[in-house]
This record gives sequence, structure tokens and C-alpha cells, in this order.
Amino acid sequence: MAEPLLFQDSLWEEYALLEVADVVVDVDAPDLQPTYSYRIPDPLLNRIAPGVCVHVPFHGREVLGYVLERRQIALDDPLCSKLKSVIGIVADAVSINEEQLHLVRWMSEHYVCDLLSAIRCVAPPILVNKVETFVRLTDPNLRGFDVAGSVPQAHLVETLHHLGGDSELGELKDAANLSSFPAAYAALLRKGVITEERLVQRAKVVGKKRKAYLLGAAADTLDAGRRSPQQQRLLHALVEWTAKTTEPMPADELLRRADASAASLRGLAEKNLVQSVDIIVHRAPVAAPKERTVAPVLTPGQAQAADALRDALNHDQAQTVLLFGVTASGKTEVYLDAIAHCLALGRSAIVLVPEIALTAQVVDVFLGRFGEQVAVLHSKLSEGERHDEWRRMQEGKARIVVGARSAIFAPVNNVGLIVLDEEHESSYKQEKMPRYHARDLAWERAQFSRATLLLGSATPSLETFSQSEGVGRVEMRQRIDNRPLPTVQVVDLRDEFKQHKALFSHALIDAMGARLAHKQQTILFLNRRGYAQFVLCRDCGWVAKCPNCAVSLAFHAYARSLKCHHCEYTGRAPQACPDCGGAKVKAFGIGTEKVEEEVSKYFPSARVARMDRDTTSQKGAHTRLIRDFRMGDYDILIGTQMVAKGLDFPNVTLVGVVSADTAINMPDFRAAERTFQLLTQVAGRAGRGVTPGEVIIQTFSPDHYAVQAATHQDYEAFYRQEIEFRRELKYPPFARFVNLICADINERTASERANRLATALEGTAPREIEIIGPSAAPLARLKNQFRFHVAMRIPLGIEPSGIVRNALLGLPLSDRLSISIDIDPLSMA
DNA sequence: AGCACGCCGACT
DNA sequence: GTCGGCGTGCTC
Repeated sequence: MAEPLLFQDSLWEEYALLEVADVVVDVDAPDLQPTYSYRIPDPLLNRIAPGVCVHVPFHGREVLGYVLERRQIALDDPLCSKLKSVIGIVADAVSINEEQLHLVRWMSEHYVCDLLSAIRCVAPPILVNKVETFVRLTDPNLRGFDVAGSVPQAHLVETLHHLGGDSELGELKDAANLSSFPAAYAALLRKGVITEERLVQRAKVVGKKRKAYLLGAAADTLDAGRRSPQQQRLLHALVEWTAKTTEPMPADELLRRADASAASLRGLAEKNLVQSVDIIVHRAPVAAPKERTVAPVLTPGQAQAADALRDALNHDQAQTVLLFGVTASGKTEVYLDAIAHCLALGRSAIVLVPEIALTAQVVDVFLGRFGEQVAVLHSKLSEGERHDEWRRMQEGKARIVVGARSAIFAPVNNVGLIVLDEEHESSYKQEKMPRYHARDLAWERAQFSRATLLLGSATPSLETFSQSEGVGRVEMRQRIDNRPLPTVQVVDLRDEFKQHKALFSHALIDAMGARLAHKQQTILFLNRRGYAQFVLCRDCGWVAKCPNCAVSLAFHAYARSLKCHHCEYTGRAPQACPDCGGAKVKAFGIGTEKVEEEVSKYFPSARVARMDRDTTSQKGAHTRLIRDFRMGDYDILIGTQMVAKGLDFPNVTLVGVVSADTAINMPDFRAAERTFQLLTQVAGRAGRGVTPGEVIIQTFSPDHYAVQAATHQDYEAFYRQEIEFRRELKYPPFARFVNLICADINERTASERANRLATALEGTAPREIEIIGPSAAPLARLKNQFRFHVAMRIPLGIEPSGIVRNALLGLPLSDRLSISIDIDPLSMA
């Protein structure tokens, strides 16, 4: 209870408070304050709240911004003299909700990024819109010679007159072509000769316009008999429609039902028998299927998991549940059940999938079950599509969001469930600033909204699994219909090589032959695209290198070119060595193209498809490949990681891993984890139908624990060994890393920055923090930039962002702005 | 990034 | 005085 106010009026004046809004302004300046404060004018007092998009004056201009905070300040606060007022609220529901705002604050704090870049992650694209200034002559009849002022002023007035008396500021400036434009303009404004008006340029996309029709004013006199047959049918169809609803009838619908031409409809409109109106239709990025699917009866394993989740959802408390289910155990059905329950509780759900393009089938399942309640969100949407999906979510029409990483920011309200499918996937980490991890944000959002975070995987990340022991973990150890896990055979390439040097072992060739004979399908996996890894001159040792990156170029036989796998560089493959002129330029190291060629040698009649970045760059190519393979158009599918993830091909009974070694030998402490995940996932593509599956893994390291554990599909065995390794060497999850990258076109600039950064860290970071570097980054040059980095190992319990912030404080602005900050990096490269 | 402000030199 | 060119530093 507040004390009654006993102040006298005079005192009250003195202690009166001013309502202000702290606003993050949309200005790209390197050294702005986090927020600027503005007075809230009386008419807006009830409408200005955190998250609202406003229109504010800023250094003589008008800019857009988001309200971060509302507060009151005393009238005698020195700030008061500086305060300007909020001009207005930007219309059209572009504000962000409090759940999103929470994520903005958290990102800025924990990933050490400015509020504006955090807001740009969550806000709709309206922020890119500019404020335009329109100028007009106060007296439209005024001419240049009327102006009592300088020649430039007169010229300006005359120019404006020629433009019709009003103009957009930029246009006027161009048309006037005056070097002294600002001064003359200001003078005229001061004298009141010209007036200006500032308008926010409206979003270009507000929904797509479509023609629709109502019965026209003259319709009651309709004498249908005298119209043409087409027009009679049109009127009939429209009368029928109008009997049921007051909504206008979409033109395409009307024309289809009446089987009439657009011309005949236009004829009716001219006679006022029908009235045409524009309706706004919302583009659907994915077509909702015509018929809904019904939830199937859950298997005992699924039912148990589903019960646990309903329980969790009923608790109305933030919690994490790991759904640890073997490949093909039917996790999607469990998600669907949980979502249905979440909706029944009146809340929304967010479903994150690793890469939406690769998961079109998952999206279809969601659309089939929940129809138009599903919104889809990912980076490939057009601006218009994104806008429409935003609208549907904000209006509560779509309460389920399926999307890639950034869908964690979806503008739905009251989230009750967040699903991360394949939670171990590295695509949940954004690799540019701000380098956020969707799993961390998901947990943050879940806590804020008291939601359940459901992490699904057959091969959970070490971080997740180690934490799940104390909290919820639901296991599904059986495949659907009790189908057996595939049998896995490891082929030791060291032995095999003694017999014959070939890409495929005898075992793999025999197995492939058998599949062809039985009309079953095979997937061959190799995590490297192109024909060969690098090109080397056997005479002088020359290797083809990328001119922009510190890597060798891969040979692509199909395009007959050398390609860099890190930048866009493509060059011609040389016939002779450019260094010594020798002819012994040879390609080494196998890629998917080479695999494809070999398969055709062994099985000339086999129908072979290859799926990697090179064959799926065209829009829709990926979906087509998957569909055709599932339809049985191909016998063998060769591919990179793309074929490993989440695909469901019932007729695939053999999976061959051409080489498990590419991942094992990466110089990264997560190499074993990645290898295990990849092998287990790709093995999981086999035997998803009625026929049991077989997996053959070829490797030079058959005894490696990641290979061994994958062979037995034994996650826990892998986990026990890997977690010990991490504990001993103080790797995550037993410590946290931070990677700070200094990149610049100039090598010295980059390295000096890294040096200054390391010095600053040594001066500010507590002793228990281990500073690694400065040193050249593993990828020392990338896209024409030299890269140096400083890494830190930080004991648990110390917040990394604070350490980084402190060190950055002492650095020059130019350094600070160019350092890329990676908290909890997935890779140091 | 913009944009204003202030200082100075040229010109009415 | 007045205008215009340019460098510096601030933006509620």
C-alpha cells in the first residue's frame, strides 16, 4: 500500500515525475549510447510500453527505435533539459513482445553485442525503412524572384516550384544541385517559406492484393436471362456465395466455379452488376495440405514419453526434457502429441529444426496435423511471406511455429513448449555476430515463459546429456514397430589396402550388389564434396591454393574446375603444373564425385544420384532429389552430411560409410563427438522400413572409441568415455571457451589487434582464466581476411561476457568494433 | 552514420 | 555584414 500523498501543491510540483521512455535508436553509429531517453507526450502515455516501435527525433532527424524501458524521472534531473518527446508510435503491429524483448536483453548481455543488433535479430524488417522528409512551398504560388534572400535560396524556391510545389527532400537536393544546399534550405525553413513534413516510408509489403467481388449496386435488377451464359453463371455463383457470407468472393474462386473468363466478369463490373474490391491475402510459404492427418495410436515407448511431457506441460514451470530416442523411434509423433497438449492449455509452441530446407517432410507432417495454425519461418522466405507469417503469429492465428534457428525469436505469445529437434546439430549456432546458440536462447525463453523445453536427439550433445541426469530425460530405446536397429560392420581399410587399393571394400561391393539384385536402395556417405580434396604436382610439390583463403582448392571433375570450399573462388584446373611445367599434376583425396564415378564403374546399370551442395544449389533441387529417391527412381544415393540427417527412406537397407576418417582427424576436441554423431545418424537411415538394415563403415581407425560406439549404436558407452576425456582436459562441459577473432584485410592490422586484445585480457581477467594466444586462427586467412585469435578457457561459475566486456573497455574503438566474439564456440576455426 | 555548429576566408 | 566551405564532435 502506498502512503497517501501529503505533499502540498508547491512541493508536489517540485517532486513531480516525468514519464520517459528509454529507446534503442535505429542508427548505425559505432559509439552510441545503449539507449536514449524521450519524454512521453500525454496522448501516448497509455500506449508506450517496452517493445513498442516508435518514431523519435535524433540529432535533427527523425529515426525509428524500440522502447526498451519505461521509467519516471524527477523534474530536477539534469537530463530533463535535454529531453525531446516521442513523436509517435509506428503503426502496423511491428512492436515486439515481452518474451522477445527478454531475449534481446539476454543476448546483448551474454553475447556482448549492442542492443540494436540484438533487436535486429528479432524485429520484423520494418526497421530498415527510412524516414522520408517531404518539403513543400508554404505559399504554392511563390516564385524564386519573390524571395527576399540569397541567390541559392531563390534558386531553391524556383526548383521546388518546378517540381510542383512539393518534393521529397533527397529529390529536391538532387534537382537543385547546389553546393550550399543545407544553408539555403535551413534559411528558407527558418523564414517559413518552405514547410517540411516527415513520414515513415511504409513497409513495401503489407500483404498481397487480390481482386474479389461482391454483388453490385445494380444487382437487384438483374435479369439473368438476357446475359451471356458465362455471365449468367458468374452471377449465379456470386449470389450463391453471398447467401452464405458477407465476405467478398475471391476472383479466382468465382471464375473457377462459374467456368467463365475474366473478360465476362469485367463486363459485369462495368454494368455495376458486380462490385470489385481489393482484399489482402496472406501468402502461405508452404501450401497447407488439403486433408488433415489424424494422430496415430502411439507405441508404448511413445506413449510413455508423451505422458511425461504432458506432465511437464501441466506443471507450468520452466523445465528441460531430453527426449533421448534411437533413430527411427518416432520422436516426431511425440512432438506432435506434446504440441496438441500445449495448444489445449491455451499456449503456443515453437518447433526448431536444424535446417528447414532439409526438413520439408517434417514441416509437411506438422501442416498435415495442425493445418493453418502452423506458421513457417526461415531465412529463405521472401520479405512478403515473412511479413504475412509475422502477422498470423502476432494475431494469434498461428500458434505453432516451425522454423530454423531464428524461429526461436518468433512473435508468438505465451509459449508453453519449445522443441529442438536434433538438438546436437551445429546449425543451431549462428556463425556471425551475434553468435547465439538457439538452444541457449530456447532455455532462456522457456524460463521467462515457464515453458517446457524439449530437446530431441538420438545422439545428444555432451553438454545436454551431462545436464539431463539431474533433470528430465525420457528414453525411447525401441524403433517403431520394434524394428531392429541395423547391424553394423566395420571394415578395416588397413587390411583391405593390403589386398587391393580401391574406394570400396569387398564387403561393401558385395552388399551393394545384393541390394541391386533385390531392388533395395543404398546410401553411400562421404563427408567431402567434389572429386578430389586437393591437386598436387608430383614433380615439384606445388599445390593449388585459394587466392583468398589459406586452404588448398578442391578439384571438381563435373565442373572441370578448382573450387574453394570456404569462399566463392572457382578457377580452371591446370593441365600442367604452373610452377615447373610438369605434367604430373594429380588429384588426391576422395570426394563424392569420385565415389559416384567408382560406383558407375562397378555397377554400370545402377541408377545413381548424388546429393551435396553442388547438386542442390538450385532452388527445389534438394526436395526433388529426395522425392525421386524415395519414389525409387534411383538405386544408390551418394551424399555428404545432407544424406545423414533426419531423412526417412523405407526402402534403404544398406548404408555405406566410404570413410569415417574425415571427421575423426579434425584438430578439434569435438572431433570424436562429431564422428560418433555423424556415424550414428547416417547408420540410422538404414532399415527404417520392414526389411532390416545393414551398415558398413570403412575406416583406417576401426578401434577408435567413436567408431566402436557407433558400431554398437551405444550412446552411453561413447558418453562415458568422452565425458572422462573432457573432464581430464577441462573441456566443455567442464569449462567454457571464448574465442575472440580479429580479422582484417591487412595482416599486420589483424595481428596487432589480437596482440592488444591479449594484453588487455591479461590485464583485466582473473587469474584462474587461461588465455590461449594470440595466434593465427586455424583458418589463418578466410575470404581475403587475415585472421588472428585469442581464446580463453573459463572455469564454470565465471560469466564469460563480463571478462570480455572488461577487456574490450580498454581498447580503441576501431579494435572493439572489429573483434568477433564467440562465447561457447562450436569450432575454433 | 548524419547532421549541426563553429571557424575562417571571400565577396557584397 | 553575409555566404559558403570544411573540420570536429554529438546525437536524449
